[in-house]
This record gives sequence, structure tokens and C-alpha cells, in this order.
Amino acid sequence: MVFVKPPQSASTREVVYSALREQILQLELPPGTGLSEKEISLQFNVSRTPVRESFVQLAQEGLLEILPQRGTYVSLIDNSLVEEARFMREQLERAVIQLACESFPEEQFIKIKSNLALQKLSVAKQDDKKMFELDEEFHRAIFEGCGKSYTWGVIQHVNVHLNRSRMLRLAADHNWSHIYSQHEQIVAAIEAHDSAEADRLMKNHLNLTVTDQSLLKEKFPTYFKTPSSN
Amino acid sequence: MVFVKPPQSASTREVVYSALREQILQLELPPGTGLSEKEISLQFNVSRTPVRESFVQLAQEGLLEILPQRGTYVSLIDNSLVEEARFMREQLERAVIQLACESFPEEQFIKIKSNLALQKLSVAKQDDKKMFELDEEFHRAIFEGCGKSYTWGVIQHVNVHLNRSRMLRLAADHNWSHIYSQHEQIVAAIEAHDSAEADRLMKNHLNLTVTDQSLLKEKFPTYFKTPSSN
DNA sequence: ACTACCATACTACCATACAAGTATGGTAGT
DNA sequence: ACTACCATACTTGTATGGTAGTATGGTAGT
Repeated sequence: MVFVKPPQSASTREVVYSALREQILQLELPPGTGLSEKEISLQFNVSRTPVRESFVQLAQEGLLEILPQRGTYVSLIDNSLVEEARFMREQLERAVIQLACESFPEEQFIKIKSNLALQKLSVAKQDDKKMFELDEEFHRAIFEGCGKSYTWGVIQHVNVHLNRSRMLRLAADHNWSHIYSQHEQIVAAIEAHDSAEADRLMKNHLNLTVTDQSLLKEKFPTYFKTPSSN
Repeated sequence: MVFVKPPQSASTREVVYSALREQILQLELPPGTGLSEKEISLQFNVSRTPVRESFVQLAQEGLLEILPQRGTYVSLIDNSLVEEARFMREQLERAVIQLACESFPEEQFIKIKSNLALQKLSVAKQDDKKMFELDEEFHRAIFEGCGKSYTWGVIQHVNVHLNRSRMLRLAADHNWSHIYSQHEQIVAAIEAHDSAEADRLMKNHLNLTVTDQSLLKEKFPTYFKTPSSN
């Protein structure tokens, strides 16, 4: 049995899935929004079948709630899940940064430095959306350099809720220049092979990004799952 | 917007999905096995639609490979994924065991001790399958006691490949009595609030379970993905 | 014997039709 | 005015037919 590479011509399902996923993560489809197979199928000018299949996928990721015979809704942000996601990310990032301090391929390091330069620009231009992307790319590059790409993928997969929360915070005027300076210090620690310092920095860095959950909940009450409701 | 509890009457898709998933994880459907929508739909006496949807779900978990217009196959075990899964699990288990040493609810602790007693029995009776289940339950209980149930769920979700690998090792006559004695020591460390010892034990414990990947690959060559392919 | 070709029998993919459960608004009865 | 009921218009769930791409085995030509 040999698996040759799939054609990779995007199927209809894949197109719909990606588009919806993007819209949900970008909060263009806010938490709680009601969708319907028919509505989306008309919007994309396809049949209900591929739409439905993408719904199933998104539901499995926790981005949609499918209520049989009633409707489908963009899932609310569950703060307890957000906290566990943050926990997982912290542990894994700290472990990986240790590996990075031991050894890190030169090529990837250049990539990171280049990314850092772009961050500086984006901070100056106050281009929040771009900064958000660069931030993602920064962390991803560290994982990649340590041969832990799949691990980063899992974090991404897990952190869909956390990411929406972060996106809200972005809208709530986040302090990117502080983030940037932390990134700078992390890179310096890797270069100096200073494991202890890198661990300290990364721990701080990731803790910061979760400070004011309750504050967000006040600003956007309808986006969050209430602890009581299940 | 209020989400009341879904009916939870298992849909056809859910039934098919669960059944197939179980068969794959139990290696009743070995890696590389070819499936087909029609075949499975006849087997379950349902239409192709719910079968197809469950295929999409399983593919998203990495348990199936869907090759458009060609066929669907139970995915081969990818050793690099297994290694990263092991890495993630090690980091998260070690982090959680630290929390457990700080404080652990009495009720959960009793649960673990009871589980441990059952393990002793299963080892004596050489009931490998039961021991496999108890092992899972043991680790899950630790996460649950630390309020990290979702984290454990993610590990489970990630470790589907690792689990199949472990299942093979079980078939390959695994040393459960050694595992049991390690579990015993871990529980003792938690009880004594000995973080350092717990960390050391857990690190050893999880490393053990991954020793002989290459050995497995020799025993079951067709079950594994060759590094070259794709 | 070997190779190029092609009919055939698969495959997954998508569109459509129907079924079954649910929310909603109007209406008749009180 | 209020309530119980019911027709209707939704929703997701399932079944089925047709389409396009792919593997395979046989055959004609070399």
C-alpha cells in the first residue's frame, strides 16, 4: 500500500470550512451567531452537503454548537477552557524554549530575527492585525526550530477559544509594544543559551496575555459562556 | 441566547463514528486497512451520508486518510507524531503532577488508591486489556483532581497514534508489573508532597512507555509510515 | 513476452429529495 | 385578556441518484 500525494485541489467542503473558520476566529462571526446550512449553502452557491460536513468539522473543533433540529450557533467562549488552554500553552512553550536554548538551527534563528524586525515596524505603525499575525509566527518559528511543529499545531488547535479571546483583547487596545520588548528579550536569551532567563521570560510573557478575562467578559458579555449554563 | 441541553439521543453519524473509532484504536481495523462509504453503510445498514460524515470526523483526528476518488484508509502510525505526542504528554503530566503535590482533593485521592488496588489484581491475573484501561484511568484521575480534565482530553485526542502504538506493545507482551510499581511510587510521592521525587518518577514512567518504537516497527512493518513517504 | 490502450468497475464528491423534530404566530375557545 | 391548540415555516438528519476521477484487468498491437 502506497499513499501518493493527494491532488490538494481544494474541495468544496474544504473551501467552506476554511472560510467559516477564518470568519469565526476573526470574530466576523461573533460567538452566539446563528447559522444555518441552507443560508450558508446559498451564500457559497453550493449544496447543503459540503456545508453540513464543514459544520461537523467545526463542531468537532468546538467552534460551532449543533443543536439537532433547532439550529447551529457559533460557540460561546468558555473561560474555563481558555484557562486550561493557557495552562497547556505555558507548559509546552516553556519546555520548547528550553530545547531552543540548548540548540537552535541558525537558519530558523535568522527567520525569527527577521520576524522581530517586522514586529518593530508594525508596532510603530500601530498595525494591530499584522502584529497579531507576527506574534503567532514568532512563536510558531520557535517550535519549528525545535522540531516540534506538530506540537505547535496542537496548541493552535486547542487555543481556538483562547485566540478569540486574544482577538477581543486586540480590539480592546492591547499593549503591543510591551509584547514586542518581551519577544526581543526572549530572542536574546536563546542566543545567550540562558535557559533560566528564557524560562522566566516566557512564563511572564504568557501569563500577561491572560490577565483580564473578567474585564473582557464585562465588555462583551454576550460572547461568553456563563459558568452556570452548560 | 440560551443553550438547553441537547437530546443526546445518539444520531446515526455518532453511532458509526464511535464504532469505527473504537475499532481503529483497538486495532481491529489495522493501519492501512481500506474502507469505503458503501461498504460501511451496508455493514451498519444506514445510508452513505452519516458514514461519510463520520469519515470526515475521523480524518480530522488523523485516524483516516481520505484520498478523493480513490479510497479511504486507516492511517498508518507516524513515529514522528508519536514522539511529539509523547513529548507533549510528558510536559503536561509533569506539570500536573507538580500541582498534585501542592494540593490534591481527598476524594480524588481515594479514587486513585482504589484504582491502584485494581491494578494490582489485574497484574496478578495478567489481564492486559483491563490493565490498559486502569492505566488510562489512573492518569486521568490525576488530571481531574487538579482541575485539568480538558487538558487530559486533549492529551487523549492527541495521543491516538501513541495509543495504537501502546496497544501494539500490549500485544507484544508488556511489563505491566513494572508499570504498576511505578504508579505506586507516584502515589506515594503525591501523598508526601514530594514535588522533586514526583517529577523524577513521572519523567521515568513516561519515557519507559516509548522505548522500543523501532522494535515494534520490525514486528509490524506494514502498520507504520516510512519516514520517506510524504 | 511485452507494452500501450481502453472498457469496466470501482472510489469519493456533490446535489437533491424527503423525513423528523422544533420554534413561532395566529386563532378559537374560555 | 388569557390560554390551549394547531398550521406553518423553519431547523438539522438521512437517503439516494448522478458526476468525475482513479485503479484494474483484459486485449490488441508490437
